[in-house]
Amino acid sequence: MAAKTTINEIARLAGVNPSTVSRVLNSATAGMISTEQRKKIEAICDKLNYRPQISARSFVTGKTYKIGLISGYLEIDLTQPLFALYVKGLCNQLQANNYTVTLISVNTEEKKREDEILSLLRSKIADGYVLGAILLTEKIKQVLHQSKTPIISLNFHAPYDAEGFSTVIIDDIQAYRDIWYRIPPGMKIAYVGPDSRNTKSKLARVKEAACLNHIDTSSIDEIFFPVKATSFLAGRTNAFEFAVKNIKKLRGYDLLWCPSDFTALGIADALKFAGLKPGKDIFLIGENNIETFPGFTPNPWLSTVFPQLEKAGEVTARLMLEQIASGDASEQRIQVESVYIPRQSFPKTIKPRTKI
Amino acid sequence: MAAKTTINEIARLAGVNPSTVSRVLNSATAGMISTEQRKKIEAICDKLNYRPQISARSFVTGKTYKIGLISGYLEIDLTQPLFALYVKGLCNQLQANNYTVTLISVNTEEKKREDEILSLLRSKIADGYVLGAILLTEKIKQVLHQSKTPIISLNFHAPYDAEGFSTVIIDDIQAYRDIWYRIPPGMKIAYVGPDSRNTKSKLARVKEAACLNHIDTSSIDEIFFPVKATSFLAGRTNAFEFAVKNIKKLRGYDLLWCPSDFTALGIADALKFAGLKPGKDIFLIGENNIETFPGFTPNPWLSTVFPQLEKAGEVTARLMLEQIASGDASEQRIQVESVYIPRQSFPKTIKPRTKI
DNA sequence: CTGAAAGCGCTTACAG
DNA sequence: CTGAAAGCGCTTACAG
Repeated sequence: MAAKTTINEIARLAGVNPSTVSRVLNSATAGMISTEQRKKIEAICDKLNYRPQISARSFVTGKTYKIGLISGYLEIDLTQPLFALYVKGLCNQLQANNYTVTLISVNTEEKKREDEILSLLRSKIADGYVLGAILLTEKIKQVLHQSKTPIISLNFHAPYDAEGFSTVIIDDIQAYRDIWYRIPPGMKIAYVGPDSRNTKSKLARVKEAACLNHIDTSSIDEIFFPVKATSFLAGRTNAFEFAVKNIKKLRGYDLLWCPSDFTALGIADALKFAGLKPGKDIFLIGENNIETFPGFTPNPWLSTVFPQLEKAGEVTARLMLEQIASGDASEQRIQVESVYIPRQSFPKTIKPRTKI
Repeated sequence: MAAKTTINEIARLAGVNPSTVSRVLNSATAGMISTEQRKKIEAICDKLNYRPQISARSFVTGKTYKIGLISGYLEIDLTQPLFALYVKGLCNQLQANNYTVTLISVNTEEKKREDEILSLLRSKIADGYVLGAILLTEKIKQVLHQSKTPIISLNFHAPYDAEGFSTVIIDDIQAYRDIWYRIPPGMKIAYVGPDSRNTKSKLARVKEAACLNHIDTSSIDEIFFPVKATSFLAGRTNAFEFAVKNIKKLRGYDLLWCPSDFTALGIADALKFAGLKPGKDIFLIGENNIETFPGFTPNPWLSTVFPQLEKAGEVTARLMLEQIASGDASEQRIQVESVYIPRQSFPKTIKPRTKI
């Protein structure tokens, strides 16, 4: 009991060679060992609560069993509910495979940080890297790109800002097509969102989806409202304030389609204020499925496009582990499809355009 | 160039013993080596872009150079703006000392997870651990407690739910006292917040602060409104809806003091709606300094209590490194004082109760 | 101030 | 199916 439990100690107690214990402990080699021996060894390990020390294992295999999550602005990235879900999926899937996520913060003092990152990369701090928001300097991107380790970036929209890296892409086209199928012809529609690159990129995809469905979108109106604050934390209030001032314009539509749930909810707040019944007098569609985020509301109401971020995290983990195992870090793209979730704000009972 | 750059390679090129190179590379031992030798070796390391491999270093020193951040619900913890700032401070301070943060998720399937965590602990996945929200099972807490590694938990409020662990405590008493000094006598005050344990615990401290200032608080009214959604994401809307319905009651006060900025901002929204001028007709105080969170607003307006979470992260990192270095993981408590930031919602120009 | 050597706890060809 | 042995790339007493 006094001696530190090591593989040698286990081997001694089991009366076998350390290599036999090692083989039992690794799933890839466990099959080599006879069931009898294996049982005996496992029993001893369990009794002594023995787990192989990862730093020793790391050292000898040359793997760190870590994936680095590189972020330019941790406090921004992490607070995004969608990104947090992604991290959760990533973590869980990795942990199930004896890997963990290491946070790497790259924020202040560009020059200095750059060196730090390069230093971290050279010290082999992780077997692969995941890029959060692409707020990285060109040089870091370049160095990452040149390194032979697998690197995967998360991508929400079509324009690939991370050329040269493998990407997991959140693909909303199918969900948008789904929505289009459910919209009766002749409905007056406005796409309403804050005046931002994100809104426009989503609108472009909404139109692309219509196009794929052979639906004419020339009649869809576009309403972009200016915002001083870009954080999603201010999104609902921004939308509310805009909608209150422009209620006359908005109430002229049958359906208001928004790039985010916060926008849709803010507009719904304003409609209610004006005595209207959103979901009856006027339909709303959002995006992100924020209502099912823990603690948000017990009664989700908003019809929404649900981006499968937790799944995207799991997919990222699997791709990463695969690339590490195979040693092939070549560029790959995987799409994770968003799902349309109809709720009361745009009920299923609306007579659809076509059979679904 | 073909050979992997290792310490032996550097030693060969420098014509010295590997141990000399090792000593140069470690700040603790660098002083042993003559300046001349050191310069020469450093130059060679730089030229070859050599960094010692941490897994080898880990293995030989028995340290992982990692701090585990254990969270029960990653997606909840990480999205809290305050917690994200804490993580940022923690990460940066650790990185400055060649440490990094490893995320450890402990969410689903309690029983199974428990074993996983115990397994991780036994594999020596980190040199110390930070507990996020204390959503851990009793057994895990117990095992953590028994392990000899340093463990630090973050604590926002007085009731110490993590007995037995070192704690970094966010202490708001000074900020509350500061506020009390600035409140003229005779002001009609209500403390308004969602009906929650958090609100009540903060109110208790607000009263404690008054007491320390020898101010009678029997006249402060308490208004707790029910909420269905507990997430801060719904906080502003919850407060707004409550305030709209109770505007008559609220407008009777000179000052509304709230446990969070979202509550205060929601109330301010409602006051404006009722044609009142918050900050002139009626004063507001919030907490968390959310307005300076990136992208929230270019013009912070709300007087608020600013909890120094980023600093708390740095303090945690330093305490952790100290405990690791000294091998003394005994329980410690460090307070990080919140700061009151007066802004327009409760201007400094109000004639204060006493000289400050 | 520097060198020679042992060793950290595993894994993995290589034999048998 | 199992054992004996080499070795991963560093650090650190121990000498000198």
